[in-house]
Amino acid sequence: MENCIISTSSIEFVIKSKKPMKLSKKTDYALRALLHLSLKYGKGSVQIKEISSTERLPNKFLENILLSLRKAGILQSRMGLKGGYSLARPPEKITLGEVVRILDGTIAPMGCVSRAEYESCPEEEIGCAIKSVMQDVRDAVARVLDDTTLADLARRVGSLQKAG
Amino acid sequence: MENCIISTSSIEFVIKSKKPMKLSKKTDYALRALLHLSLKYGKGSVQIKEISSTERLPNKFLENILLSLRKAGILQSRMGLKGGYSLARPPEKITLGEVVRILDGTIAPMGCVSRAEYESCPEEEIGCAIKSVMQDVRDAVARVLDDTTLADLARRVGSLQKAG
DNA sequence: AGAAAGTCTACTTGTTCAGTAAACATTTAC
DNA sequence: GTAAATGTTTACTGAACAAGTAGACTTTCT
Repeated sequence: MENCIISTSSIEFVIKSKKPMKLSKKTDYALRALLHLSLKYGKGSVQIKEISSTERLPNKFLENILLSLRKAGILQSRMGLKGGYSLARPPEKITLGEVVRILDGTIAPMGCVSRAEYESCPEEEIGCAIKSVMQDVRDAVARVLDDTTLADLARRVGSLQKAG
Repeated sequence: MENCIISTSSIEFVIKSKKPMKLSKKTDYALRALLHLSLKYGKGSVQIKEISSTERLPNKFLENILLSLRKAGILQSRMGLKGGYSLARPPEKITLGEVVRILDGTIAPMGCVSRAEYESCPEEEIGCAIKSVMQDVRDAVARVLDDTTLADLARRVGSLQKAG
């Protein structure tokens, strides 16, 4: 149960350290839902039920996921009758890296390699050598995920539909 | 509990599908032990106890790990008095990618993206778009890990020692 | 007021990770 | 040949986590 403190500009957060990189069902579902919302961006809010039924995602689980995304500022919601969710920003401004980090905690393959997490690095050479390779891995993954936006993803869906 | 069938040349294996990419303690310890053995390559076999005590790794756990590596053909062992483990190949011929795949099962961030595992890809566009991005991630990771050998790692240890 | 939507807290169930224990098999030194 | 040292195998455990469910609560539109 390690925690860590990260500081961004002048604010400090304490976040719970989670498992290293792995694309969970959670993130998978999140991306599907976000893609759904991307295709309807600018056309008002969409209800959870609509998303879960057309994308075939477990409704209650999706509720949790969308809630996390809203708290993180990626979605906005309206309660009550005719409520629902919508993207808080245009799809070009939301990267997959951001989504993964919100739901899976970090992108790094080892705790001590993460940009976001603090972890004391033991001062021995073997560990540091391994760590430096894992840093290379982390950077490679981050480069892909941080360069891909929801809009890019939506474009890929479009071209697949044409091809099919 | 998904299983999968892979075929290599003419033999078929059924292997248990494991979790997607993540550098486990197992792999971490494995790399430390292999690095230890790399530094002694060509000088006979090394006992588990020596490795676990000098690298501070849990002895029994390390036994499991070395056993897996031996079965996979990375290590060779000699039983009995004065027995022990040694690399089955020179350090330049062992990549980190190989080690990770042996111990963590696969490198891919999603099952259906893995080269080694078969997983039915649902024929819907959203899933395929996500999949194609994850393929990019997998390739980026594989490029780093498959290009780094134990010898490279040993070299990094050496330069760190000089610097320190 | 009441129905329809999101919000919150808590729980369950199964799996994996990390590590341990103990019995068993093999080889070598003597 | 036997004992000691070593590797091999199976089984087990506790903690953490993932995935998903349940139910009460709050807000908003009509």
